[in-house]
Amino acid sequence: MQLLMLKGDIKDRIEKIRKFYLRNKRMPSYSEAASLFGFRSKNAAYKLIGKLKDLGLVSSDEKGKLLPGDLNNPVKLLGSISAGFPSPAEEELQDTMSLDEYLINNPTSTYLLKVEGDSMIDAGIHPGDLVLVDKSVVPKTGDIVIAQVDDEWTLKYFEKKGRAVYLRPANKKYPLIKPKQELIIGGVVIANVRKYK
Amino acid sequence: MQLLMLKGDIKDRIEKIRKFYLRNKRMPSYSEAASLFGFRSKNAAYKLIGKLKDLGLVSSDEKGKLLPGDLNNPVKLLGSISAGFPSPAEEELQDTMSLDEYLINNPTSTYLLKVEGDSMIDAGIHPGDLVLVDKSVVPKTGDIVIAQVDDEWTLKYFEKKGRAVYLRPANKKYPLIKPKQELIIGGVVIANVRKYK
DNA sequence: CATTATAGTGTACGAACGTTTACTATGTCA
DNA sequence: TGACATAGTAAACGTTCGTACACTATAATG
Repeated sequence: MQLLMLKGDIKDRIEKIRKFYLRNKRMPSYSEAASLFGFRSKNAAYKLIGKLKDLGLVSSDEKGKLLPGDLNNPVKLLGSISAGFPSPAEEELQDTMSLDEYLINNPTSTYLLKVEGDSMIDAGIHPGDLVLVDKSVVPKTGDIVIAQVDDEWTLKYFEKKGRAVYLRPANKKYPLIKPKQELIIGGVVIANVRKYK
Repeated sequence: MQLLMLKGDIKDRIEKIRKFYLRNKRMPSYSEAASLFGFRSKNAAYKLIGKLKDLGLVSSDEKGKLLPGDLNNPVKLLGSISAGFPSPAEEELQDTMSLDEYLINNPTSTYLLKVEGDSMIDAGIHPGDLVLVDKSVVPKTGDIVIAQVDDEWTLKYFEKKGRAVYLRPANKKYPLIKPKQELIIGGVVIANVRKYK
């Protein structure tokens, strides 16, 4: 009974740290954490956070400064759908991750583009979707690339047969493109993102 | 000529700050920035960063601590595809954003699920995709929900006609589901994410 | 009951913090 | 040439930092 109360307290404290991080885009110092928790003494916060460290809930760097760990990773990971959907109650021991970190390998060469047109709809890329394009990736057969065709940029499957290169739309309505001369590739699509709400 | 050199310098410095942030998950102090830039004096960093602030490239909070601004938003935004694809050269004045912030409205009630099965393939949700599910959203007709059918969780379109509720797959292979008794909805799909590489 | 843990207060310490001021080179420009 | 801006060094300020130690009050335990 008291153990549950304790856990609730801890969750509360962590939630406060999380909100501080959301507000200030950095982790609190110990004195800031103290006033966050309503303590008079920053040492109270120091000891409390020491306990959270033991539990693996927060961590700090070599300078003692608190690190935003899984705490602040925005999404909680569940298993796959058919594996059973955990109930809302059991919110402990969940893995978390950041979509940014998951999707993007090369931040400096990756761009976000809004898709217009339905030439890739059979590949599950719809108009209005956002595609992540990495300019530093060399396209291979089967990759989806953004290429310049007739002074327009479009999404196509990239296909290489010997020396010849083709661009194949993922929509039967459109023809295979055999570039006559120049073929400018803007980058390789490394991810597709669709927002519903 | 010198102006361009200067700009290159500035880009270099910002890149170093960005990498520090990536490594340490926090912004550097001024003395840390100084050694980052190769300065002996932390005041050199202070004045440099002061200039970056004037240019709107970095900012600090009321305690003087540096904030991770657009600097560290992972993705650069380009326009839509047909609007023309900016050349790699003109990398200035680009808007940036974080996918996490863009996609997730309610961090505490949003989960990530891996899709298995092809029941939503006509909606562009493929096996292996990740869907973001918000448990706090009340489903409306047309929404994609994750629902429990016959002790299994699946993705379906949610449809409400009067008092009746149906679950419609986005794949002609599967039938419309008319729940007999219980209908457990796990949440509403607010986004779909597919990673290619 | 005495004992031991727990949770928080208060104070202290050296180091690091953000910021200011003074100073030195090195160009630039009229 | 002389005046002036630029880029960096150096030292100093009051404040806050992370950390440590001593202490108190309350609750749990044998």
